[in-house]
Amino acid sequence: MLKNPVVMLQLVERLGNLIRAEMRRVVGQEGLQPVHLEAMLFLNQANRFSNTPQSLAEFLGVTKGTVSQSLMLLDRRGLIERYQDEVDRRVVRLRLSPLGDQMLEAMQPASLWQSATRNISANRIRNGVSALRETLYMLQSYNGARTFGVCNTCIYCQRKSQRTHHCALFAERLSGPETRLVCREHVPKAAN
Amino acid sequence: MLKNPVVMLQLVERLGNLIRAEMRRVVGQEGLQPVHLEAMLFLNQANRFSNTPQSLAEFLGVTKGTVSQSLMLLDRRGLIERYQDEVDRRVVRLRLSPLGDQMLEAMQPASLWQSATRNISANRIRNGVSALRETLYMLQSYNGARTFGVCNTCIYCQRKSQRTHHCALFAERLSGPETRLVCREHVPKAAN
DNA sequence: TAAAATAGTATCGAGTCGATACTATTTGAG
DNA sequence: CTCAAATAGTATCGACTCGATACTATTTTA
Repeated sequence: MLKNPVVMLQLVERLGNLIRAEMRRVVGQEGLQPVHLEAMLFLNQANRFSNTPQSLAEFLGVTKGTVSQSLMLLDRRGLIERYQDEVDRRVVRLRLSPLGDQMLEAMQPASLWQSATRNISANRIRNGVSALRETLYMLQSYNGARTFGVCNTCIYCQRKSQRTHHCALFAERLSGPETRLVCREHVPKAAN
Repeated sequence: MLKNPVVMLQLVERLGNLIRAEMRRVVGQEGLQPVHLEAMLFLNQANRFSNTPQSLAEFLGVTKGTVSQSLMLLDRRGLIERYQDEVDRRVVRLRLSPLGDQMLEAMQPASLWQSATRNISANRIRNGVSALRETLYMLQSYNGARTFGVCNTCIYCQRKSQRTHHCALFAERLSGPETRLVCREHVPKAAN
């Protein structure tokens, strides 16, 4: 009688494949691959501790060699910018270029999703979201993968005042906008 | 305040990518790619109207040329069998070979998923499943894609007696086991 | 201070994927 | 009834992913 989790797996898999196929269609017109859009979405969301090739590789679940090539392509197309870290001169920092920003903006397929979920009760969606989120965290912690969440769900995040936060891991102050970016070192608070 | 559908999109996307990465790890040990496992899973579930290259291409969301090459690889490895259709001699029929069956059996990653969802309430999962299923059907019908569902959710399926069913589209009798396979011509009944 | 660890790049080979061109059948319009 | 159009599939090309391996350049640590 534990069939539902498996059904959920199949649904997520199928939906994921459809999204990927749709993505391929959309980005293909720009001569890109799905993974390039994934990378740009990540760079758009990554905080200043997480905008490196290594971090991206972990997020995508590929090796650093593979990510290096994809970054080369994105660089060639002028969609990202790379610059060296001032402190640790081994690490390269990444950010979207203005052109990359612009292209990402044009590619957001969220409206299709909106219409696909229009007739589903808000409550059901809310439940779906919690189930998926919990599963995601479980699955990630299970096989030692990073969770890449935002600050307000992280155990290291401390609120100092109305507008300032503090990261206990990096021992640095965080601005409000920064707390809404995803972080490589994110550790989720226990669910309740 | 319609943020939840987009959050759901992001979660499905992320989960899908993780599943894909995990899949790559597992099938990579056999020298295969994720798409090969997807294909084998499909062939394992496809009914006799749907076990063709064209049908598989539609399921995977790739062109027939692409699928043709993946099938060649699966054939080379002895994981599938191809045979010509008796009636229409243009079409090729596909099935898993005994070796393919065996490999598929060994690769099912459902147990990981089971443990990842162990602590989530059955009710929440049930709601998640319905939300995902509805979204899937919507999304598919929206962009004209096939739904690839099973008979008992299809408008063409008529129950004749306790054990026999009838497909109004193909005008053929269906055995009980057959009604649990996925079909290329599936049209979902309206949800309620 | 020298060895180990870490971040990244370069290169190779197998495979995906779309595009295009092709063959072989079946369908259909006149 | 025939010939053109449609359909199912294969072949080939080029750009790209992806893992593996080997490499360089820094930083850490013993």
